[in-house]
Amino acid sequence: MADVTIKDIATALGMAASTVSRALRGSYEINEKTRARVEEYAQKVNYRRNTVAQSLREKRTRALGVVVPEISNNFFSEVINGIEDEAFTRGYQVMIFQTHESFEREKQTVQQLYERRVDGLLISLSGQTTDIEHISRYKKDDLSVIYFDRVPEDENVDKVVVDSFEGVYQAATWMIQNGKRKIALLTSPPDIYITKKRLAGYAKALEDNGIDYDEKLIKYCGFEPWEAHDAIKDLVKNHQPEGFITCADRLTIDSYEEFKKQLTAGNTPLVPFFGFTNINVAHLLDPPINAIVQPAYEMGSRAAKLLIDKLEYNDRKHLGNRRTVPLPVEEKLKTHLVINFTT
Amino acid sequence: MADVTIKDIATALGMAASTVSRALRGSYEINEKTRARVEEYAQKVNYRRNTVAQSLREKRTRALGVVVPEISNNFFSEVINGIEDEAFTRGYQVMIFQTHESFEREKQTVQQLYERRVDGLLISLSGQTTDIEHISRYKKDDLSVIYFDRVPEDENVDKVVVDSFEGVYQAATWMIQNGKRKIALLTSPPDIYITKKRLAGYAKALEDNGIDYDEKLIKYCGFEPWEAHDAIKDLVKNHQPEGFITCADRLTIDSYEEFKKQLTAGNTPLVPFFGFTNINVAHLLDPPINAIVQPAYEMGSRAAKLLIDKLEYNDRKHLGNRRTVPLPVEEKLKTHLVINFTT
DNA sequence: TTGTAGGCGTTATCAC
DNA sequence: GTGATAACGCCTACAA
Repeated sequence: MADVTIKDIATALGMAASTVSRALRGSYEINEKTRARVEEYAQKVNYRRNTVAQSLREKRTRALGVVVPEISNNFFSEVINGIEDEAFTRGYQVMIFQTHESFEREKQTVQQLYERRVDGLLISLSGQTTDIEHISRYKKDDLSVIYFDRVPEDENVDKVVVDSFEGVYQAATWMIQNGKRKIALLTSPPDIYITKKRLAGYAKALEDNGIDYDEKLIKYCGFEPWEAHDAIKDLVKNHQPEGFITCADRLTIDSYEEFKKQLTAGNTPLVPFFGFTNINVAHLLDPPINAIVQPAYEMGSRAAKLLIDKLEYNDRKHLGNRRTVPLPVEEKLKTHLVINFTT
Repeated sequence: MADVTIKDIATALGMAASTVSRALRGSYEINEKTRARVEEYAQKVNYRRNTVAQSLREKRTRALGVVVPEISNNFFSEVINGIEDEAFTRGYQVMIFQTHESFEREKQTVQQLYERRVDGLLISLSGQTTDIEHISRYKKDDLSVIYFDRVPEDENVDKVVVDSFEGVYQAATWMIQNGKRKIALLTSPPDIYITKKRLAGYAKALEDNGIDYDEKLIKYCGFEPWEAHDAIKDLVKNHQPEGFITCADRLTIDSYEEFKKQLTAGNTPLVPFFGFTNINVAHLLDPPINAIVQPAYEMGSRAAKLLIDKLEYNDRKHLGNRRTVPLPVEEKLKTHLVINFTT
């Protein structure tokens, strides 16, 4: 059965398509009676507006693109949850893509999203991405972008991040206050922006407490489980840390797994294990993980809000109600510690 | 900067829009030289095709709608992962929505998806949904639908499910073989289709081993944590089960949490705990959960494949190459047990 | 308050 | 092999 269109309704009711269109969207300049007639008939024949045509005509889709490294990562799925909720309440819809940490796929995806004319883009960069030319090139074509979590260093973009400096600082400080001095840190590859922040937080905590910084206690790991495993093995064997801090969702699980193995084997004493993690069973593990929890849901909803606000600001601007150009925003969300374990 | 259109290119190159269009899509009836010229120029001015216009014209969007109760549920995010991967390799894009277990939101979402003219729909029903008129009404308007996981009983729809009968049967059998006879079962509300399957698997395992079925060991729980908590408390207090089986992702975590509390309090002996769960840390818990693992990723990719195959079959049909009408498909995927714990 | 006309960017059809 | 034209379904000037 073919779709009913506005024209069909117009013909059936003996009026012009424009009248029907106006009636359907509740234009103020329409006779209440006509409106009712149209609405009733539309209902009867099961009319559904065609968003595609509408988008073409209005040059906007009310769709947002979301690009993340991995949907099924706990952290990202929570972020997406936040994005989807905010978008839904503001009348936007969400298209989701994953890069699997591949730069090529990211590039391709962003282009597709642009071709689909999404109104805006929310993106967390792939592990391979080092510059953002493939994204910012669309800026001039009116594609608004908000970066979150894995953001570029660039100062001229809008971003929502977690205060990793503070998160690591707090965890390290907690360790020190509990008498630990040899604290191992497992983090992302050294050239990434966020890694620097984390290292800085760690270093500052040591410094504030007069503890020497020991390079050997720092391990840089990529996304492969064996990297975390090897790091833990080496730390346990050669340095016997009095505590561990891990700085990313996957990394935390992979490291903890090996830590537990070493613990069971009697190779390491039972020491506190801190991890950036959003799994909801940290307290059920044995030993429990002390979690540095990132406000994932909030990160998503804030980013979406930022984006939609920007879009609607642009609309207003377009209508001539131009104000000062908004400066690039960097929202920094606080982590919080969840202490499930004390020695 | 305004978008470059096919017309723009045509004007600039002094040819007709139709020629440019053909050249761009590599039509066979175009001069190689013209093609090269067009391509080069398009590249130069950074032309991107407008998918919206294309969709309107071609009456198809190459987009799929996905509706799940909760994105951030581990199981569903894995399913989505599978869907997205399959869709991506076949050239489709994915719009994702969540119902938060609300029927109203499900209805509204499906309508929006229809209005957006997605080519097909993949859906796992909300907890409140009892009939599917709000979905199947679009069937006649050419919206293909595949149900997965939480599917309707209806025999005339395509669906991909997990073999819950078999999953529960295996878990219960394992228990019995390990000498347990009083096995508690925590499952979804009794009127749901899938609940019946699960109960049947449980009952069959008992029957095959000559054990009496005891109604009191069965608990029906909704989505609220306290329901699981209360169920466990009651079971422990009044029946002292020799083992537990829980039948849904959330339910497993909530139940386990209370089970562990009761265990620590010394109210229950250490007994095997089986759960339908896709968390990747089941083996790290203490005591470990024995997992009935659902092939979530595969469920997603199978469902997406089914849908896209159907769409492309429809296309062929449309071209006159009609064959026999395909019958409704029910794909049943096997669970597998992961034994992390034995008494 | 309603109708007419034109266009959003693309592609299919029919000419040349 | 290429060009002109119409149409996909909708919306917004502008006219009546």
